[in-house]
Amino acid sequence: MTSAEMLMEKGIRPSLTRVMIYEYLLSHRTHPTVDEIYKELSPKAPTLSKTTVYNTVKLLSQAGVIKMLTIEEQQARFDACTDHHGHFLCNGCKKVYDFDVDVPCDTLPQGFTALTKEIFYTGTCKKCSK
Amino acid sequence: MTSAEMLMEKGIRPSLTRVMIYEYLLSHRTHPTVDEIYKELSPKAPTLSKTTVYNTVKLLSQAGVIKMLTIEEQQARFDACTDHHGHFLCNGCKKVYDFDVDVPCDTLPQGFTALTKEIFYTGTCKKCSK
DNA sequence: TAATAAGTTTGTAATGAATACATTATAAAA
DNA sequence: TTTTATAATGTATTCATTACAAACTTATTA
Repeated sequence: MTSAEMLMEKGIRPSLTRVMIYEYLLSHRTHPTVDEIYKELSPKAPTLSKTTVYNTVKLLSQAGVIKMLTIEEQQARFDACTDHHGHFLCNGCKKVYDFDVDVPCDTLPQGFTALTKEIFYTGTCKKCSK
Repeated sequence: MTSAEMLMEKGIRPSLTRVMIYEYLLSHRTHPTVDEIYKELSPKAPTLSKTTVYNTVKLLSQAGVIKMLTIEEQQARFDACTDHHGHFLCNGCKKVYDFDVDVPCDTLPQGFTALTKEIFYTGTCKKCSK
């Protein structure tokens, strides 16, 4: 399935801009910020506005096509992989790594229903601990 | 042990301001923001500055006396309970609840060492789902 | 005690992520 | 075409956070 079709499935009209941003996130699993997305795509799309990037990632997040990450930072990051996995922020190089986690058994109190689940670690990655 | 002694144990000089902020967090498990802490304590301490609140929560967080939470929001929240437990943000009432979790087995790749671990859920709480 | 140093607190100004909003552009429908 | 809806853009604003310097307090030394 093309990325345009994936957007349509979620009721999002696959405009050029939206597909471009979505495909960037699909092909760059670096958990980029809005600013990084904007800077990377600007050369290809000189008229792109940062506001458009904000609008688009908000739209895609709300549709569940991408995932928003908030890890001990002021800047949100985005991830096209919506599977359940953990994120590890290295305090040294500031990179965000993915890692698998045993999803903890749901021990939410009666009557609580979870929509999103996030597992965030911070620490030191392999490279930086040398 | 008094809260002042707890601060001293961590090498923090227990000034009036610091003890006041720490005790506020100990007695109010509502995960308040800097702004909320400031507004609550201002009447008692009219000369208190918001900068001081920022400085103090940073100091206490770095010493591990309190914990900083970042859940899908731009504003950081603070918690005097540093035990391992999960946080649940209700999309309805915007309150943050604590809940117990089975700490997931550490499946971090070789060479990675975790300093902090966070488990954040969002969804609907009991009251709001009625 | 006074003088000095070290640590705390404060307020203002600056930074920068995110949003509001109005305008322009593009696409779909009549 | 004309009209209508949807997308994209840019500017201005909001607001959490930080930088920084000045004022204040506490501890130390002479």
